[in-house]
Amino acid sequence: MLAKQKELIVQLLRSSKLSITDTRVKILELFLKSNGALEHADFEKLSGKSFDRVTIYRTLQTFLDKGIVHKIPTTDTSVRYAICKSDCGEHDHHDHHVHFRCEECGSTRCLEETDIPVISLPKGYDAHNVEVVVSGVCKECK
Amino acid sequence: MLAKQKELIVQLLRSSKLSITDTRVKILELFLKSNGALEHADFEKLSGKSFDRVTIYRTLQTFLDKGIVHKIPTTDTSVRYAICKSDCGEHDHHDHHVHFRCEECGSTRCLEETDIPVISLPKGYDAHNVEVVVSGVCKECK
DNA sequence: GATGTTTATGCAACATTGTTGCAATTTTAT
DNA sequence: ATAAAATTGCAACAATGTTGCATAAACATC
Repeated sequence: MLAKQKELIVQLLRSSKLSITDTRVKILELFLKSNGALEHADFEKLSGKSFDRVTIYRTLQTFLDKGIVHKIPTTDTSVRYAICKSDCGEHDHHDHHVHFRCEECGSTRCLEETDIPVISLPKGYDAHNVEVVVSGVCKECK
Repeated sequence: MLAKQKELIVQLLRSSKLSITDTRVKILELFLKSNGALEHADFEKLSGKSFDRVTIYRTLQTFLDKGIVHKIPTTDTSVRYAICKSDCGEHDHHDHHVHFRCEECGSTRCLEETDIPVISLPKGYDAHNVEVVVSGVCKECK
């Protein structure tokens, strides 16, 4: 791993008041390496099974709590996580961007440059958060 | 069950070329009774455990294949199904409406009257389907 | 650096959810 | 009423997620 990247990861953990551990560094490294969303099984594969399953679950939950990653909705039982690029904190997490799932390669990524549109709901509904997942074919698979 | 409703369900199954069985009728009845989305566990509870788990899985998959129900994306491991009110067939299923998840009562429902907005993606991406899930507080919980 | 305290990890055991093969039953068509 | 086709229930298995607790690692302080 590049020293530069390692420094970035350490800063990220410090700013969330988390201690620096091998598991957390490795998982963040995997997030930065992949430009898409990851699910639990990916971490077991990509990390070479060097970490316990339970540790991975707990690490992801911690990152969620701290606003370091966010979940992406899916229509199956998998839970997908993506790293938050910006504007997310421990107490105010919002995805202001669209998620895209490619039907060809199966990857899911955040389209940071594509804003969530305003949805006008029927009378009586209060919206707190809006999730948009677009599926189709990505740039690379065309 | 009302004879009228039963007749409706039988028609629905017939038009999808499915045979009329107790499980299928019961599950459709539960869909019509609830005005929100249901997940697998709900069927086990609501049906009074009268059906085998496997049968429920297979029935839901059959309904999906036939376009009778659709899935709603979630950020956890649950898989939520809602009955299609309109314009869905076996080979062209589209949700043209927004889904709403209430943070208070936990129910998920289809907002048939709220259209999915047009999302303009970055160059190179082809969109086939757009899912929108809004979370917040519903009419009943305010 | 060494030391004690706090925090994170790994293991075991368990709970939940989903899948597959096959025999028995039910539905449908004749 | 009967035969063929489809569905169901059971058993066994696979995958995924959770909890308690002892061990190990990280951190703050000296």
